[in-house]
Amino acid sequence: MGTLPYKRMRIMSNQEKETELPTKSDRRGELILTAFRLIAEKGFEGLRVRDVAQQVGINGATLHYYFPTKEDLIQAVVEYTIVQLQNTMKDLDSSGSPSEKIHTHLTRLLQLMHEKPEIFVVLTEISLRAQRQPVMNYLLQQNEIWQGMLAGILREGIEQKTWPEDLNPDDAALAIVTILEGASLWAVSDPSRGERAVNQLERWLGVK
Amino acid sequence: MGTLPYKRMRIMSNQEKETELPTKSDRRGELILTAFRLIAEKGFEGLRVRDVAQQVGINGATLHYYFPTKEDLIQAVVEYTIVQLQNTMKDLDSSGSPSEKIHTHLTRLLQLMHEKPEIFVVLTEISLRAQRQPVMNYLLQQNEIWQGMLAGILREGIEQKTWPEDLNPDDAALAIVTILEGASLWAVSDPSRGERAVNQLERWLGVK
Amino acid sequence: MGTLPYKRMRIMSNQEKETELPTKSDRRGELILTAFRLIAEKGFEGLRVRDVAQQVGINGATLHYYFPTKEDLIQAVVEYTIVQLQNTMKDLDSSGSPSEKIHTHLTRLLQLMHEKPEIFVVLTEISLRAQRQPVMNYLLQQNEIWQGMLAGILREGIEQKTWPEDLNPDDAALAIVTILEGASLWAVSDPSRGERAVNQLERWLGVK
Amino acid sequence: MGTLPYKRMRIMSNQEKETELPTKSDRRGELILTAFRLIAEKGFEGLRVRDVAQQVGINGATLHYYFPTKEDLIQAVVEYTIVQLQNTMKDLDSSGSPSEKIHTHLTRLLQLMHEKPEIFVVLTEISLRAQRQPVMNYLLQQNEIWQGMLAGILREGIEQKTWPEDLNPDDAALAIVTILEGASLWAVSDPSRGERAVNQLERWLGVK
DNA sequence: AATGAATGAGAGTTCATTCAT
DNA sequence: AATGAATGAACTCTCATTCAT
Repeated sequence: MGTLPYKRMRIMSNQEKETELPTKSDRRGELILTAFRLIAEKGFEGLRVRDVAQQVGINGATLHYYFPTKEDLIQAVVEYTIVQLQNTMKDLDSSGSPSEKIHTHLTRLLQLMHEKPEIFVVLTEISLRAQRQPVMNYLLQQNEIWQGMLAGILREGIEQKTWPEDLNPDDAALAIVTILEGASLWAVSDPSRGERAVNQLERWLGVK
Repeated sequence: MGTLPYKRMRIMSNQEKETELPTKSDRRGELILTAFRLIAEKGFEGLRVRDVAQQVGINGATLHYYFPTKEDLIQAVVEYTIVQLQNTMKDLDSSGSPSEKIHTHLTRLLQLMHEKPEIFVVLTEISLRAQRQPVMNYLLQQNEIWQGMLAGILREGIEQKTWPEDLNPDDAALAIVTILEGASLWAVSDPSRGERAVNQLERWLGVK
Repeated sequence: MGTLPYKRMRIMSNQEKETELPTKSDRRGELILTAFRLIAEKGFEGLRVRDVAQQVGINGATLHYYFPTKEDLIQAVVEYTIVQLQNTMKDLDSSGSPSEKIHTHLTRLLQLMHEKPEIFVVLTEISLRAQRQPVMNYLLQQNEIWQGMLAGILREGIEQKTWPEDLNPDDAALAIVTILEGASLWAVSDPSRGERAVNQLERWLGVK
Repeated sequence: MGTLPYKRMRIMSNQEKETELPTKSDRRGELILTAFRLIAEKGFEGLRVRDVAQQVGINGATLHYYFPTKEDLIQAVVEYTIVQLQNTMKDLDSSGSPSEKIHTHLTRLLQLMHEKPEIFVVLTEISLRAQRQPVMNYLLQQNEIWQGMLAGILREGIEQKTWPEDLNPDDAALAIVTILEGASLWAVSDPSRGERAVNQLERWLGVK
C-alpha cells in the first residue's frame, strides 16, 4: 500500500470546522499562532519572545501586554495545541462499530498530521517538557483520557467479538497511543512515516 | 500480561560490557556524561555549560579547553548516546531464528530502557533537534540503518513462513521503530509504559 | 513620664478643620492622596504611577489626564504634604506666652504624628530628594520660615526672661527643627519615639 | 558660638586609622564605594547598576560577577556604611568621665559629618528603607545598641551627680540619637546645620 | 473623561566565550 | 590543565508616556 499521495477517505478537515481559538484579527491569537509556529520550527530551546513580537509586527513590550510572561504565552500555546487534538477525539464518541470508530479516528489524525504537522512536533516538545515542569500536567491528563477512550472502544469490540478475547484493551490502547507519539516526532520532516506506521497498526488491529 | 516486575530473560547488561567512551578518570568523559544527564533532566532548553562544569567540579572556562564550544559538547553527547544504542543492534546480527532475533533485540532495548532510561529521553531530544540542525544527520543515518536491519530480518522471516506473505516488512519495521520512539518519550517518568507497548507489539508480531 | 497613652492636651485635630486640598469627590485629590500613601509605604523608590491609578480604580492612561507626568503628580504630593504641616504653624502666631506657643505647637505636631504619621515619613523622603532636585526648593523655603518663626518666639522669650540670655535663639530653633526631622524618620514604624524625644526637648526648654 | 570653621578639638580622624573595607586596588571595594557615592548622590531611587559599573570602568556583566544581584550590592553598601559609624562608638567605651565620653563621641561624629557627609545621607536612605525591607534589620539593631550605650553613660553620670536625678537617661539618649538622625538629613548640603544643632544639644547636656 | 493598545528606552540579569596568568 | 576576571550580545521584563477612539 505504501505512502499514499494522501487521500484515504474524505473526512471534513479540522481546519474547515474549527472556530475555536485565534481569529486572525485579534492580536492574542496571532501571538499564539506565531509562538506555536516558532516552537515547531526551533523548539522551546529556540523560542524568543522578541521573535514572536517581531513576526506579528508589534513591539516586544506590547507582547507583554497580552502575556505578562513568556511562560504565560507558552501555556496558551499548550492549550491551543491540545484543543486542536481534542477535535479528533470527538470521533470516538460518534456512532458506528468499534472498528469504524478507531479507523475514523486514526484517519482524522493522519489527515491532521498532513495538514498541520506542526501540531504533532509541538506536542512532542510539550510532552518532554511536561515531565519536567509540573505546570503542564494538563497535557498528561488529556493523554490519559484519550488512552482511556481508546481502551473503552477496544473493550466494546472484544465483547462484540470484533477482537479476540485475549487482546488486552489497555495494552492495545497504549500501543496505539505510543505509535502515534512516535510518529509525531517526524510529522514535519516526513509525514508519510506516520502514515505508514499507522497503516501497519491498522492491519494488526484489522480495522482496515 | 501487564507490567512485569522486570526480568524477562537475562541478557548481559549493557553496563557490564561496555568499555567504550568515558573512563571515569578522564575529564572529557565526565563532562560528556554530566552533559548527558543534564539534557535528560532539563532538555536542551535547560542545558548550561556552566552547570556541566560545576557538577564535574571544574571552572567554566576549563570546560572550553576540552570542548571549544557548547555545540562541540553536544555533538559528543549525541555520539555517546548513539553508541549506547548501537550495542543493542548487535543482536540483530546474531544467530537464531528471525523471530528470536527480534525478540532478543526488543528485550535488550527494554532492559536498557529500565537501566538507563535517560538514553531514550535524550534520544528524543536529539531527534527533534536533528530535524532542525543538519549537523546531526548522523543520527538520521543510524536510524535508517536500524530500520533496514529490522526489515531484513522480517523479510527473512517471511521467506521462512514465520510471518505471512502479505506483511510488508518495511512498514512493519517502521512500526517497530515508531513504537520505540514513542516509548522513548516516557522512558524516565514511566518506563513501564514502553514495556507494555512493546509487549503488545510482540504479540502482534507473534515473537513471544 | 515616658510614653503617654496619647492625649496631652486637647487641641482640635487637623483633620477636623482642614478643608484645603482633596475633596473626596474629585479624582485629582484621590490621586494625590493615593500617591502620598504609596510614597509613605514604599518610598519614591517604589512609587509606580500604574499602582496609583489602579488603587484609585482608573486606567493608567487616565492618570496622565490629571497629571501630565509623574513628576507633576509628585509635585502635588509635595504641596499637599507641606500644607498639612503649615496648619501646625498657625499656633506660633496665636496669643499666649512664648513658652505656651512653643508647647502648643509641639503638641499639635505630636498629635499629627500620631494621627497621620505618613506625613512625616513622606516629609523625610521629600527632604532627601529636595537636596538633589532643585525643583523642590519650595520645601526648603518653608523649612526656613518655620525655623525663623521658632527663633522669633525664642528671642521674644529671652527678652521676657523666660529663657536665659545666653540661649542662642537660632541654634535652639535649629535644634527643635532637627529633633523633629529625626523623629519624622520613625513616625510610621514607632511614633512614640518622636513623642519621647520631643518630651525631653521640652524639658530642656522648660516649656512643660 | 555659631558655625565653626570646623576644628573643635583634634581627634584622630576615622579615615586615618580605618583599615577595614575597601582597598582601592580591589574591584569589590571599588564597586561598594562607587555604589555608596551614587546612593548619596541620587538616592536608592536613582541607583543604576550600570552606572556603578561604568564609573568603575568595567562591563555591566562584570559587576554581577562580584554581586549576583543589585540587592547584594546594596547590602554590601549597608554594611560598609554601618562599619564607618561603628568606629565612632568606640569612644563610648573609652576612659574618662561620662561627660567627656559623650563630648568626645559627639565631636567625632561631627568630624565624620564634615569629612564624609555622604555616610549620614546614605544612613538616612537606609533607615527609611529598613522600615520596609526587613532584610535590613541589622541596622535597627545597631541603632538600639548605640542608644543603649548612650543611656548607660548617662545613667552613670546621674549616679556621679553629673546630671540631675530627674533626667531620664533613656529619653535623653533617644533625644541625642534623634537629633543626630535629623542632622544626617542635611549632612551633604549643609553640614554646619548638624554642628549647630549638636552644639545646642551639648549645652543642654552641659557637656561642653 | 476615559480607555485599550502600543511603544521606546532602559532595567537587571544570563550566558557562552575569551584571555592573561 | 586550569582559573579568575572580564566581556558582548542577548534575554525577559518594566514603566512612563502616547495616541486613536
